Amino acid sequence: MGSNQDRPATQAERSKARREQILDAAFHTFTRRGYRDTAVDEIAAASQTSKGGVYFHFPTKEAIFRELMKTTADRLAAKVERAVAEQTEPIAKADAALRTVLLTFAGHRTMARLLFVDAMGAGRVFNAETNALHDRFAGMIAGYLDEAVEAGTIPPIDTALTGVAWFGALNEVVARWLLVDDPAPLETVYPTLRALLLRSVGVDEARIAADSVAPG
Amino acid sequence: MGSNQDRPATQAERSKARREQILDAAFHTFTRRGYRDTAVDEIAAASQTSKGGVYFHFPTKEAIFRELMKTTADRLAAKVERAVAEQTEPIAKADAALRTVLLTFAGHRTMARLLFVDAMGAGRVFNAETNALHDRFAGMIAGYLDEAVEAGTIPPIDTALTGVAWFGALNEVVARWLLVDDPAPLETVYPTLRALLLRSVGVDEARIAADSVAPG
DNA sequence: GTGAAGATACCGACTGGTCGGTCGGTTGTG
DNA sequence: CACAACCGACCGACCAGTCGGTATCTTCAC
Repeated sequence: MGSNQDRPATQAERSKARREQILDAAFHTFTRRGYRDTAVDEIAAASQTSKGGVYFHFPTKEAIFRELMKTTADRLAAKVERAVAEQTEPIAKADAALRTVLLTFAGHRTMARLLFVDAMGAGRVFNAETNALHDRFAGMIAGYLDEAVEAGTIPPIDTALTGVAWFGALNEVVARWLLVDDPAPLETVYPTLRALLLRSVGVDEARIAADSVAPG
Repeated sequence: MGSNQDRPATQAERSKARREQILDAAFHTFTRRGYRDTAVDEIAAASQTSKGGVYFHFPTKEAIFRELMKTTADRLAAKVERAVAEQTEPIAKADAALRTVLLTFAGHRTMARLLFVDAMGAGRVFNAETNALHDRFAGMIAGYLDEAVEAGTIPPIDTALTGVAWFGALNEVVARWLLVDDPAPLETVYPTLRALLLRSVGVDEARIAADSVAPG
């Protein structure tokens, strides 16, 4: 393979590296100060380049944010889908999804900030974006619940609304955790939240008591 | 008492009226365009006065928003407490709280906008404010649940977390309803959401099936 | 009652600062 | 030389808040 020196071999490589550098810096700045309070000059400074340099790689500030949102959401969704694929039973799938999201956020506080909190403060433009994101995850949950209903594991319910409610509950718990200075580890709330949500759709108490998802 | 003419008797009365007029205009503009996208000039125009006029009655734009948030939240909280006071049984109290919030928002979409959505977009300054608001309502719920636990109506649970989760679920459902162009009436989701939430804390199915709060 | 003095309410041009985006110019690589 | 990558001064738009000025009351001496 190519050498791993500080002189990247080709121009294209260096260009791509710079692009990544900018995205990285933007991620951190957006995450710390929010979209609107982040000036492009700050991103430029944080990525060792200039405003002109940033605008060479991206057409607008908004485009930078969009790309970050998209890749972050995609990464998370992929992770969830991978975790879900390991489960066969519908409730276990929903459980795995919940668990993955919660634990991922627990490990990447900044990712949570980007997706859940700072998306606000970006103005009406992004509401559609955020809305779609919420829909996506609420829809995923609803899908697993649908399977569970179909399989007879849980009684028939309004899975669309339930997906929204589950997502909202998760969202609020995470948001709360984000806003506290010295938060208790997010992992600790997982069992409680899990029990709460599973109970809300009529899963047997016995089943709830059985710890977590099936052992790997 | 004084005459009720369009020439308000005293100067103080007219001043107060103007103040109210400004708050009203600000409320509408904030709810339609968000805090940051609202210019003070717009508020001035919408309240039939000038920028100078606005700044005669309020020290800063932020102060206007704060006052709106506070009075709106207070009004809602009072309404909830009134509804709750009519109930004696803990679960019925929690139910009444949920119901009141949901139905109030159903009737005042703009109020919901102010409290739930547009508070974002206002920057870090208001996060503390919003956070406190969420805490307040989540805390109210937790309080009723505590009573229910104490009374033995529901099994012991982490009521603080449950309060947060309930609030989050409610929040998301309302937010969703706010962002859709042509929303189904919010009232229609109440029974479903109610059942979901009550079930989540282990209320008997029989009790859940009993319609809504005790008949007035 | 009246009219001058003072207070209160209001006006809108202006200031100071911010910030997204542009553009002519420079640098380094192939 | 050619061309991609990069620089940073600059532009134009926006906007919160200020300030000197005006208009409309309120008060009170006479």
